Amino acid sequence: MLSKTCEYAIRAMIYIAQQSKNGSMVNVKQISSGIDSPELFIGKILQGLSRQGLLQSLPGRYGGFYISDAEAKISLADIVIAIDGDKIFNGCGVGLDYCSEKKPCPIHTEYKKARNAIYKIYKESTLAQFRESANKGEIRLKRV
Amino acid sequence: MLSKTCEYAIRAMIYIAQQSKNGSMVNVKQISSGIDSPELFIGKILQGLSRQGLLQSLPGRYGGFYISDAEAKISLADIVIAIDGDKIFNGCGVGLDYCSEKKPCPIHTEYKKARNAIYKIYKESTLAQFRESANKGEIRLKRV
DNA sequence: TTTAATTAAGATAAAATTGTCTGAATATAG
DNA sequence: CTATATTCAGACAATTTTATCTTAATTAAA
Repeated sequence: MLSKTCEYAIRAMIYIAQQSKNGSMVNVKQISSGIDSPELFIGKILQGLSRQGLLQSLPGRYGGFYISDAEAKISLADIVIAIDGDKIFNGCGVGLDYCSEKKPCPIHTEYKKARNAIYKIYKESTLAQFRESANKGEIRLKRV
Repeated sequence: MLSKTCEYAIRAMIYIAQQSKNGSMVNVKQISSGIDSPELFIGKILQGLSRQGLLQSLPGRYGGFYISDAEAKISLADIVIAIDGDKIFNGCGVGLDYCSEKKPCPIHTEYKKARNAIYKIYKESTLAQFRESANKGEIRLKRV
């Protein structure tokens, strides 16, 4: 399960990807209202992602955040790893940190398959997909 | 991802299931050393599970915990739900609490499939399986 | 019945996560 | 150049999770 921080991050990134399609800025106020989440906290999260190069930011009046076509190649998995690390995609199903092929936990083999499927889903979902106008009506990032 | 509490719980339950095969008691000291985890915390966790009827306990000298053949039918999924609730098996992949068939999040459909696979793995792993002597050598509940 | 070792329960403490505040730096319009 | 609105950064605060402490109740052996 993703951390709350990570869930916010994913939703914010999707929102920004949609709103900044033509290079226009989106500010924290818009984002936090667009995904219904705490403004200052979202700000902090995006600062971190920006430092890691997952999106662009511009300080100053009329500044904000945006996602370029290059960054639209970023997948949800990239965001998850940037925030929560890769434990969710590689970790053991019962929390044994040394669990491996050589020293498998009781559910190792089956769990690994399922975990890989989860990874695939996040990995194959890119921000670019969310820019497609075809999707727009279907995507809900907050309660309506 | 499971909470740390839940991971401890699963490992403790597996350990107890193995050790109390013939109805003998296992105490908290043995369990905590058997799965390499904090003794007092494991005690607390097992108290809760015992209240919920997932295992038996006996206070007093020579007391401890044990798992009967009836309780050996319990699955890892039951333990997860008892500790962390069912959010991990039913929750949305990007944390939208209203996400549903009617109002799906962007990765709803695929994520649901993978999530169900995870559930199946936990659901089909019963404590009884861990009592089988055939498994014994293969199962590692702590670093060796 | 006494004693010792255990679980039970509630309070407390520590650590991690989530969220907010404040002031500085920055950028743009006028 | 000035005024204004924004991100940036670090400190701070609140909440949740994880872990411990203390005392009581319980059990069985001797």
